[in-house]
Amino acid sequence: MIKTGSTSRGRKTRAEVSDLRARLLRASIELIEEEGLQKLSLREVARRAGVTHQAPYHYFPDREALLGEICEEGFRLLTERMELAAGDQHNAKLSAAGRLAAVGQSYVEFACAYPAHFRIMFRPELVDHDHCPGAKAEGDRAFQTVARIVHETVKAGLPAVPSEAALITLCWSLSHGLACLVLDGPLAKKLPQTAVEQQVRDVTKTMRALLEASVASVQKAPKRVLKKPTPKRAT
Amino acid sequence: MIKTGSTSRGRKTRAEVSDLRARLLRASIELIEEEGLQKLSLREVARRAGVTHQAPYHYFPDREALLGEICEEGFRLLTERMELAAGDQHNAKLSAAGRLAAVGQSYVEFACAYPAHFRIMFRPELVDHDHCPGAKAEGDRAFQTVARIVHETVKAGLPAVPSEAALITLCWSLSHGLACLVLDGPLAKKLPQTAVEQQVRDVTKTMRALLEASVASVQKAPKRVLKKPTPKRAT
DNA sequence: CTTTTCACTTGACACTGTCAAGACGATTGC
DNA sequence: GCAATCGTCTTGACAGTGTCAAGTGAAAAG
Repeated sequence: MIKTGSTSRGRKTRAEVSDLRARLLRASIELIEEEGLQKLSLREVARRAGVTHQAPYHYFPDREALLGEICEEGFRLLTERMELAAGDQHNAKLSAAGRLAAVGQSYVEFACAYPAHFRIMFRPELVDHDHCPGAKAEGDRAFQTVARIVHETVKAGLPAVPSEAALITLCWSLSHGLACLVLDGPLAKKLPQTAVEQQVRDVTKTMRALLEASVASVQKAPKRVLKKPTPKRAT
Repeated sequence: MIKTGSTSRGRKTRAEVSDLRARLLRASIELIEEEGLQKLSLREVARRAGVTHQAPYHYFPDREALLGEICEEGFRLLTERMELAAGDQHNAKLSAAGRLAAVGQSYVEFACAYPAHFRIMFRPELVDHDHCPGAKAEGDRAFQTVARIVHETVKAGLPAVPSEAALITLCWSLSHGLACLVLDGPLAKKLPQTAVEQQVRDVTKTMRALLEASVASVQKAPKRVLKKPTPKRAT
């Protein structure tokens, strides 16, 4: 494909100067944020970048590859943000449940901060992970980050869950669902921005309360495992 | 638009005989399920229904209206299913938390049973609720159903939540996120169907355990409300 | 200075949603 | 009974889309 480094000498190639590749990506994101996914088309992106309709094909084999790159970047940013929340000094003082809730909230905040990325990331009809190995790799890394954070949190004081795999899925689902509803669901439409943020905080707080109550109840009656003790991990 | 009733006498109109409208809807759903959202086009739908590309416009003003109808039907089916789960005799014997978990599971089961409907329902770029009053009405009804079920459940024995509105959003988010991940997310790809179902049951069970632990902890230490007592409902 | 390579451009094709107009049997008013 | 109307589609066209194939002109390499 296309070399992205500089030439043998320190000079920049023409492509690096015009920086069309990055401009195309930026134009795509802006287009989605301004006009919505429906209006996203390679030709409009090219138009916005000030080139002809075929220019994007020099950098991306097809439309899916371009979106795949955004998807990949999105997962990278998401992972970053979750790790930041998990390791945050401010959150370090919290209980295990509090830290988990903070990570969940960071997930939703990511969706709000990068709506175009988020809208593409979980849409297999736009970006099939089988066709975009980069996106798949970053997606897996994000998943493993969630898994690791949950695992550490469980070790640090959440012994009540019947299966850690289920708790991972539960945390991801809750965060993901809340992000979806906040971004494109009924919550986005009617409420003003501040009310939505308050709602997210309330949900986070509720979840945290539930987890903490679970911890407390186990401390009173230890060994209360619900059913079977995690038969198999779902990687 | 088009009258859908029968004629003044009991006879059927031509349209009712050919039943093209229903065939178009069915063809759309089949197309999504077989080929994915990307391949969905009015022309292909018309082709599948055995008519020319313009025939759908006799029944639907545009593509969005057709999808909006599917969306509306989806919300109706979802509401039905949740109410069934909430009122199920088998679930009636459960605790409040158990009933709530059963409703959540019914949400995910709906998504698996009607994947084409579900994929359309939460995609504003396909169906903008402002353009489809029917879809909006059924969507609101579904939301209110969730709210009512949560409310009843809280009254029946979940006093620990800091805000009922937050619990409603939490329940919806968890179910919705899980449905998304199961249908189109990382969970769908690698695991076989039975493992996915087991995972859903595990998550449901975990949530139920968390809620029940919360109930228990409150029963030991009543009046333990986290922060402020529900400032405003988000309708 | 010539040749190659890069970074695009031009042109075409099949496909899409949608507008305008037409066709044609069934129903209806008289 | 028969012309007029109506309902239910069809035909044709247009602008927009993603993508293939080929061309172009300036920079880089020799």
